[in-house]
Amino acid sequence: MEHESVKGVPSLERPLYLLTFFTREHPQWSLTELARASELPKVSCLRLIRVLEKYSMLARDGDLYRLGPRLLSLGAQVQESYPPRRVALPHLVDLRNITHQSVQWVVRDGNEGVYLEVIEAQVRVRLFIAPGRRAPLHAGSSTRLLLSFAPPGVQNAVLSGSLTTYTALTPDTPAKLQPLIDLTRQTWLAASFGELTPQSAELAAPVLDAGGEVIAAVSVAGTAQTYRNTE
Amino acid sequence: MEHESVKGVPSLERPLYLLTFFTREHPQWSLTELARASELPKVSCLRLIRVLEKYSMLARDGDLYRLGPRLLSLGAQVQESYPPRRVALPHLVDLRNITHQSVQWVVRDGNEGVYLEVIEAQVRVRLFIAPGRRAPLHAGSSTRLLLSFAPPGVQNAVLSGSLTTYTALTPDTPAKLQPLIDLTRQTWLAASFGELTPQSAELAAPVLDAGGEVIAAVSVAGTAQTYRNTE
DNA sequence: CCGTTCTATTCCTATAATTGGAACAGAGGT
DNA sequence: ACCTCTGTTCCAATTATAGGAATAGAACGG
Repeated sequence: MEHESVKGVPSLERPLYLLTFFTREHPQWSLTELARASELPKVSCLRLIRVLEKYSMLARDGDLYRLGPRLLSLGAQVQESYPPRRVALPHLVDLRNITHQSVQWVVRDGNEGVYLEVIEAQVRVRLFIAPGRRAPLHAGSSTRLLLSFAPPGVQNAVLSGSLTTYTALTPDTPAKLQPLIDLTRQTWLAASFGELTPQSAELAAPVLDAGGEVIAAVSVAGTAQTYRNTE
Repeated sequence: MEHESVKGVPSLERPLYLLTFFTREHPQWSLTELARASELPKVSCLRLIRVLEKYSMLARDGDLYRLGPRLLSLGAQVQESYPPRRVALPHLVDLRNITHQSVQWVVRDGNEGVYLEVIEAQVRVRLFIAPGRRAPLHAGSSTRLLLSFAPPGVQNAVLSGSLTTYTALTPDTPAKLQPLIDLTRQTWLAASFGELTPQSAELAAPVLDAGGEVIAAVSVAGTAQTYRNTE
């Protein structure tokens, strides 16, 4: 209820909606396929594709389309344009070097978390997370930390939404989730084990801005496997 | 002259135009600043910002805006959705391990080259190039290789355009550039030294698809400095 | 303390783009 | 040669956008 005032914005909404269909599982689409999946008229779909293609947001291989290189260029700019990056990056690397585990810098985007920076552990067996990856707020320590300090509207939306179950350890009911939120708000820390991925252990702490607002979570993550492979 | 038929597309063109102002040098803009720089009416600018913000393509800090996390997510999907990736990546890593130099996979996007994958050399002093970075087609070996096998329209556009001079060694006139293109078309290789960055040496070879079309360039790059630091 | 001057923001209508049905084209298969 | 899929073009009704003018509200200075 913040600024819902942006009425209808079809001409940007629809192109973005189309882009959401290009996933790792289904990276390429033909016109007809995409029109069927998106339930858009074939003609409208074609025109949108043309426009997106013109701006290199889609690329074409014969009759198949995939995400285009312009999106990659814009994505790279996101990391470089993020103001805290210059200050934070050296510390994240330090933290990786001290813990020998992967370190993440995660921000909240609506009802999801986004991994903005990932500093890889230098060991063979490790948790691989790519920058840009999105994760739900209810599972995993960094994301749940963000949830714990998010505005009430977001917390309610997540708690009353569908809490996807990823593993047996996922806190997939409000009754399981609420105490974890309360604990995090008291301790300013969040821990998790195997909530999103089996055997993955994570510890997260908040990053505050000058006004005391939580703007990001820093987390250290590894797998049970990792511990056996490091001294 | 392929399919210029996409008439005017203001409602996607203008948002994208705004995004181009968010660079590493100037990552944050206020409404008024951006309206001045883009020469758009302040009101129109505000509306566009609102829309972009709604879809997390811009993020807001008080009265300042910066690129939003959705762009990062989409950018990551580009790499994962690129069909040759699964096949190519192991070979790129092999190539890096054999040469001890950084290895790049570059594609052409209109009149520019885009670094799609970058495998970093494991040495201290190295050429750092981030995925998503764009480079002109006339300078550097990987990009010039793409230029050499690009459609005539692209070649003409580049040759008759302004050939930016980056170093004393940049081939910045058609007279210097054309022989290099001819040579590359004969040898299927492109080499460069210090054309974009002083002391940077690069060697590039084409990647062909099943139809014999050049779809990408693979290049190995290092600096004169690097050679002194490796065995 | 009040006026001045910046900001960001809302309201409104002429203008201009998008929409999608219907019809066309062209390849591939039977 | 037919049928059936693709992708594609055309066009008028619909609908969103554009941007000027006016408002609100903060920051600054006399």
